[in-house]
Amino acid sequence: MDIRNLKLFRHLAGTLHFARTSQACYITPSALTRVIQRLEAELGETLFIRDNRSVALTPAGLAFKKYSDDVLQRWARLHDELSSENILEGELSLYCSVTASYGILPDLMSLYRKAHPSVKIHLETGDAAKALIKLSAQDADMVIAALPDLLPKDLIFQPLAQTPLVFIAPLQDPEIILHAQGGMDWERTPLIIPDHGLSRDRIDKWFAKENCIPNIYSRVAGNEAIIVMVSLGFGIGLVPRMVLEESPFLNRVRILEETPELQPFVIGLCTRKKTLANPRVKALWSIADKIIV
Amino acid sequence: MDIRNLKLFRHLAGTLHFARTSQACYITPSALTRVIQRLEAELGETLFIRDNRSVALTPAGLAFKKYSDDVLQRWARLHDELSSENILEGELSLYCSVTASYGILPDLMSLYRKAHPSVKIHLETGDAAKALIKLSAQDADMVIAALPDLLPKDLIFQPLAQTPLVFIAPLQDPEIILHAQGGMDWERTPLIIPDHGLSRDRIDKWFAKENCIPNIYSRVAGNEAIIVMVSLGFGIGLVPRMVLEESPFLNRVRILEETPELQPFVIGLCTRKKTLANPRVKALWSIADKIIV
DNA sequence: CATTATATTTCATTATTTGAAATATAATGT
DNA sequence: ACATTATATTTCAAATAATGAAATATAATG
Repeated sequence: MDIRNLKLFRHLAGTLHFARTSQACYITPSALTRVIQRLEAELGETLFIRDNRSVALTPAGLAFKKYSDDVLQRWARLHDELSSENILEGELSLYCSVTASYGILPDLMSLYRKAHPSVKIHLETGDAAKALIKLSAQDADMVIAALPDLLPKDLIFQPLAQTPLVFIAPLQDPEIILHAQGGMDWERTPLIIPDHGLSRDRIDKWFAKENCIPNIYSRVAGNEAIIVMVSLGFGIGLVPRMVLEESPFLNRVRILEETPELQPFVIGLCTRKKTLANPRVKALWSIADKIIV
Repeated sequence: MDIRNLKLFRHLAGTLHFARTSQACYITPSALTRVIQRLEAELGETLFIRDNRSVALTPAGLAFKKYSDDVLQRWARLHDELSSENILEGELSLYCSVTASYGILPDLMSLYRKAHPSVKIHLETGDAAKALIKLSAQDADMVIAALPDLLPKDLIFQPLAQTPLVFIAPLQDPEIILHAQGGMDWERTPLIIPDHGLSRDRIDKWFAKENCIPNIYSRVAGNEAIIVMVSLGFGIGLVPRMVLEESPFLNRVRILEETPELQPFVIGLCTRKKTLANPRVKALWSIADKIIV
C-alpha cells in the first residue's frame, strides 16, 4: 500500500497491459504481477480480471483506482506544502548531455525554479559519456543522461523520457543507400556512427548479432555532428530521435523506416545515493518524481 | 509510506512518546524509531524533534499528520465501499473466552452485523485456555482471547483491548488480609487464584521472582467463580479488571491498591494466517483493524 | 501446427525489516 | 556527587519480503 504500488496500480489501470506498464515503470513484468497480487491479497479483492489476452478492472478495482487517485493527489499536495515551508538556498550543480537536455531540461528546471527560486543552478552540458564520471568524481550533484546498461551500485536513476534510436539518410543523394536482396545492404552502405557511447554500443551489438561487418564511413563524436554529416550526403547515421527533432538540419534528412530495432534510450535524472541527503538535490529528485506520476 | 506506518506515525503524534506508542502498537521501540526515521528520510523532513525527555511535532510533522489523517480516512472509506459491494453469506464461527467477551464482543459484532447481515455467526464461549486449541483444531474460524506469551507461528493476533490484572478483597471480613512489616503478608494471606491459564502463569512468575511461597486457599477454574469466592470472604483473588467490572458481585469486593504490578492482559482477535483467505474471516479482521485506527 | 503475445511461477539472490541487547543521555532521588 | 530511572537510538544477527532472469502456461494468429 506504498505510494509506489499505488502508482504502479494506477498506471496499469490506465494501460490495462502488464507488459507495457512494467516497461514504462522500469520493473519486470514478474515484479509488477506480484505488486498487483499483493494489493489484491491485502484488500481481499480481485482488482483486475485477466487472462493472456485481456486485462480489465473489476468494480473493486475501480473503487481502488479512485482511492489511488485521491491518495496520490493528497501526496502531491503534501509535497507542495512541505516544499513551500522549506525555502532552499545555495547551489545545485547539474551536468547534462546535449542529447539528454532536449525537451526534458526546460520542464524540470522551470518547476524547480518555481519551487526554489533562490537556489542557484550551475549547469554544464557536454558529452553524455562523461555524465556518470562527473557524478562519481563528485563534479556534479546530479546529471541528466541516458540510462547505461549497467548502472553503478552507488547511483540511482529516475527515468524521465524515452527516445528511440533512428537511422537517418540524406534527403538528397538517395543513391547512397545500397540494396541487397531483401532490403538494405548494411555491409556496403556507408555509415556515420558515434565514436563511442551508448548508441555506439547498441549498434555494435546489433552488427555482431547479425554477423555483419559494417562499412563505417566516419566515426563522429557528438550526435549533432552526425546529423550534419548525414545531411551533407556522406552516408546514413544513427541518432536518438529526440536529438534529431531539435536539430536545425531536421528538414534535410529523413528517417529510415526499415531498420533494426535497437533498444531505445531511457533518459533520466541520476545522482549518487548519498547525495540525496543534500536537500537541494532531494528537492529536484522529488520534482522529477512528480513529473512521471 | 505504508498504511501501517501512517498509523504508527499518527499514534506517536498523539502520545508524543515512543515507548508508549510502541507498547500500544505491539512493536519494539527500536522498530518504531526506525519507522519514523524512514518516513523522515523518505520525506526529507524531520517530523519530530526529540531528545530523551521530550518528543514534539515539527511543522512538517504537523503537515504530515494532516496527510495521514486524510489518507487513513480515505482508506476507511475505501473499505466501506468494498464491503458494501460484497454481500457476504455463509457462516462464521467464533470462540470467545468469557473473560475476553466482556466489553469487546458487542462492539465488534454489531459492526460486523451491520456490514454483513446475512453471515450467520456461530458463537461459543468457554475457557480462555482452550481458545488457541480451538483455532489450531480448526474448530473455530476466529477466537477472541488474551494474547499468550508465545503465539504459535501460524496464528496472527490483533489487539483490541488491554486490561490489568487486579487483586480483589472482600468488603466484609477485612481482617482476612494479614500484614507483615512493610505491607501485606503474601505468605499468610489466603489466596484464591485460577487453576490454570495466563493469569495463573503471571502470578506464579511473580511469586517465584519474589522468592515467596503463597498461601493458596483455593484454586478455581473460571474468573467469575473467583469473584464469588472472594465476595464470600474466603480470601483475596486475582482477576482481569474487565471481568470484575461486569460482575454482579462487583459491589461486594474492593480492589487492592498496593499489589504487585503484573503484566496486563492483551485481549484481541486471533486466527490462523491461512484462514484469512476466508472472506468472512477477512471481513471481521479488517473491521477489527478499523476499530484500533 | 509452429509462432507470437502475454501473464504468471519458480528459484536464487538481494534488500529490508525486525527484535534483543547494548548504548547514550539527561533528569531525579539519595 | 553518584547511583538510578526513563527514554530514544544503535548495533548486530536473524527473519521476511521483494526482485530479476528464466521457465512455464495459455490462448490467439499466421
